[in-house]
Amino acid sequence: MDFRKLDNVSVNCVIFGLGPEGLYVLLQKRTLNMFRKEYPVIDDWVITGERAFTNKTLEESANSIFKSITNLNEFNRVQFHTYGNTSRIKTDKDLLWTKSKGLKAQSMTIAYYFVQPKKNIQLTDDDFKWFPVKALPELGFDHKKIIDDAQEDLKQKIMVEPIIFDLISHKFTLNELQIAFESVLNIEIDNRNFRKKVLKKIYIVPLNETRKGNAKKPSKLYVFSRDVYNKVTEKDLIINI
Amino acid sequence: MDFRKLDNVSVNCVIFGLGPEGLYVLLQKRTLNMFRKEYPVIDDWVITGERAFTNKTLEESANSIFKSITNLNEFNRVQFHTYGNTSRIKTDKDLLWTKSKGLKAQSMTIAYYFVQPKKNIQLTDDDFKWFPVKALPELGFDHKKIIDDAQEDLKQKIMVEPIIFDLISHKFTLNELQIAFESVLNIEIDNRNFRKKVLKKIYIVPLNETRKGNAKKPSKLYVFSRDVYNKVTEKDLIINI
DNA sequence: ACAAAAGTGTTCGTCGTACACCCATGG
DNA sequence: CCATGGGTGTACGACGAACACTTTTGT
Repeated sequence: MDFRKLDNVSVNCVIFGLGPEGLYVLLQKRTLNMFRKEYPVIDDWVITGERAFTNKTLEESANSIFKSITNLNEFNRVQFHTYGNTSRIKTDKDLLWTKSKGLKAQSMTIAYYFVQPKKNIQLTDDDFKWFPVKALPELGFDHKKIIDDAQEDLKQKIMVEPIIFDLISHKFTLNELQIAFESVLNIEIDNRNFRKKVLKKIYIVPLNETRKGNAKKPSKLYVFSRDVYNKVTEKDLIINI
Repeated sequence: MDFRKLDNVSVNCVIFGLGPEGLYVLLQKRTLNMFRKEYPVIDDWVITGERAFTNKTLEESANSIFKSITNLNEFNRVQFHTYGNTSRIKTDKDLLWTKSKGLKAQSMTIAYYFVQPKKNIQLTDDDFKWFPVKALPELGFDHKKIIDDAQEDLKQKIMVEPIIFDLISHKFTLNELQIAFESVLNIEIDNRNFRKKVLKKIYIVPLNETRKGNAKKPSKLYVFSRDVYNKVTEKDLIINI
């Protein structure tokens, strides 16, 4: 077995988390102090990644990045693009960083994204932080573009594949489902029409259970049945928003 | 500048061509004669590929593969997946081939597809041949899966992005457009309803021109206006089939 | 009793669908 | 004049969009 890392090839993961306030991305701090701690030469954020190994599949690399950060064992992983520009490293900062790590200027990265409810991830490490997708900090390399691309891909897939259910709790209320769509698509949806459309979908099954909120009318809970969904032959939109 | 090839990393291209009889894939013959010409040890087909270079973008690699085969200079290129399984090479044949070429067992390929009217490509080399997607020959490596994946991706994108117009002539009749959709999606479409829907789209512009067919009523020609399409802000389906 | 979020129905217009015949041309 | 593919219209039902008030609970 060959344990060599593949030069010039890395795997990167965009980690999305959905909270009641919208969609977030998990980023890792990148700092480089050449002189004194108070004056970092580089102090920005990146998405997480690692170099690809010849004895690991790309999916295994992506999974292990995700697991090591989140400690989660169930997740939905989507490969959405591979970046291979010769000049992906453009700024002095990025060159400096690359040299300081003894890396070759990377020429290629296979990019994945992961989605889940933001609250499922307990951050223990100060190097990681959630940022709203609408207010990203300064990012290294071409990671801004990678995150944008991931979001675009998510928007497309969410209409056609049952990814939305990975962004919310297993048991969810219809309003939570609506807010999930609104957050990802960045639109507003009429609540009455949305409910009617959702209830037509046989793979969204009501439970005899309610969630008692904080001093409010309790809300009915639903689950997504992947079994039923897989048996639906004529694939339509997930919800016809 | 670094001219080294990237070990273990290649770029592969699925080339689709649309003819009146349906969708085709262009394949390259793979033969290996260890003893006598009449008894090839390997005699099957593959999609075209080359190893990635560190001084070339992936897109440049894909383009040069496509251009060298087809001599075309205008085309639509779609990156759809990157395959990185450690065990992509499974059969004795594939191992034998890899060794005979002095290659390492490849671990990764970035896959693209190209679409255009089949008649635009004049084949000069006997090593290349068109096969209907519904009747593929024996294929090397995991190229069957790659072609299947490409077709799936094409089916999805064709509803949402204006790729269909790259599969047909610049000036086209509505019936040609309909047949293009039918071939790619593998469905039948009602002609009258299809026309009504197409004519609603402002980016499909009628010409004051007809094509005189072979002893038939001449048919009106249309073009796709990418300019108009790009100005349409509320993106809908290309045609609401 | 009130604050807060959950939940509910109707009307109208548009769009999708099903369906069968006439038209223009070249030979 | 006929064979061939090009081109057209209507009726019906389903679905999407717009829109405001009642219900249930905890405090």
